[in-house]
Amino acid sequence: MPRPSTPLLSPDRIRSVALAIIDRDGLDGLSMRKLAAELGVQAASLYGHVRTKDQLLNDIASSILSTVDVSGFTVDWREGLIRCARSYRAALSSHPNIVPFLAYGPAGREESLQRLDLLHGALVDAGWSRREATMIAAGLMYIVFGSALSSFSSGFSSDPADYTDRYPHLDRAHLLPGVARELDRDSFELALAAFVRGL
Amino acid sequence: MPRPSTPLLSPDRIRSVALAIIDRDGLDGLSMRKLAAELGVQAASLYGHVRTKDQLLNDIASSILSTVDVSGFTVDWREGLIRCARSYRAALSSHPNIVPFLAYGPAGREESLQRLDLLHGALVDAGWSRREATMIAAGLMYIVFGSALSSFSSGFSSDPADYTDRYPHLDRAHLLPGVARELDRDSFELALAAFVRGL
DNA sequence: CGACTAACCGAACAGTGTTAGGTTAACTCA
DNA sequence: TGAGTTAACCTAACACTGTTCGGTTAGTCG
Repeated sequence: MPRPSTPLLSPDRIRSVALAIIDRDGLDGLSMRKLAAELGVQAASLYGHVRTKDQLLNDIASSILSTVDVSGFTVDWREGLIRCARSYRAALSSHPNIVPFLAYGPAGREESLQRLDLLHGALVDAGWSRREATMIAAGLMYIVFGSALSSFSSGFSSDPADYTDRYPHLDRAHLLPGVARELDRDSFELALAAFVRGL
Repeated sequence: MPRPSTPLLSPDRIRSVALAIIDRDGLDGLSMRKLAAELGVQAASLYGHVRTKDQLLNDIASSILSTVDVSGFTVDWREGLIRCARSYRAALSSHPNIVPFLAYGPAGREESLQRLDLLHGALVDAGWSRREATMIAAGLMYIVFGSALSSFSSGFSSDPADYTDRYPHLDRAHLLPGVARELDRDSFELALAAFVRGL
């Protein structure tokens, strides 16, 4: 089937189906052949629209990061930090399966740097030194990414029975999926609040 | 060369050479064939000593995590938290290339849980509720893993020239490898101090 | 000495990302 | 309208990956 009347593929369509596969089957569940099949096409055809799989993932990651909103610095910097972190976390947790890739790759991602730059500028305006501002922004990212990764990997499947035997202090309530998500969010909020308050 | 007089392989030797490869060539640089070659052996032979590659990585991860020291809670809980976090970070940053695997896999790792259990117990003894203790421990892990991941990925290779153009606020000093490590450590210490102080 | 196990090897399987070369539809321009 | 070019797909293959099967032999135990 050579050159169909209306093109089957476009970078946008590829990205969106790829992200759907990642959301459904996890990061390892995405292969070029599977992606092609789901697009009704052979694997090789993808390479006319996408330079490489890594690049594809990077593009997807960037498009996710670009939904982060850092425009909350009008009030004061503490509130701004908290809003920015929440927005980051929201973006990441909407597609948790891609977070390991995000964390794996270079942190020097275009979209990330743009937002860090804004954040940094706002902190400097608030009176922090450049170096302090960098470290504060880094600390914020620690909490955001640490939280995103932990929630991703909280797919516990231990047996709650011997769990209590071996770890008597730990509350086993967080093994329940529903509770886990809520606890994750509360832990994030607590860490964020403590961090900002402690500055 | 079937069944040599003295065995060439042992789980320990496999683990140690595998970790050396990871440290040298990164996580993706480890393949069973390469590992086998470096052990003077064929790939298939590994499977007499190791159930699967994933299991091998898990074992390595566990042995790294088991070097974490959480015995610093004798003084007060704040100091205990800080020491525990430092020890965790030290363990992770001694083998930064394996951190993505650690973060990827289930957080419910045996060695991790054992230490979290101790930490949790100490926090409860100090007067926190069980739920609060869980969240505090989680927050601490956010900072530890976030920091470990960021340092891993600080292998920036951007061009410092257009860097300043595009991100005017950001200090580009951290692009220098030596400074990056120091800044990473300082950011970690700042985040940790702020978090603990803010509790 | 014979049986058995433990340790390694060669070859293969199914899967991966990626490339080269071919085929044909759609577009461009005289 | 017709020729030439480009763009979009295909088939086939390459070099990998983790893993398994069946074989071969050295060491060990009865």
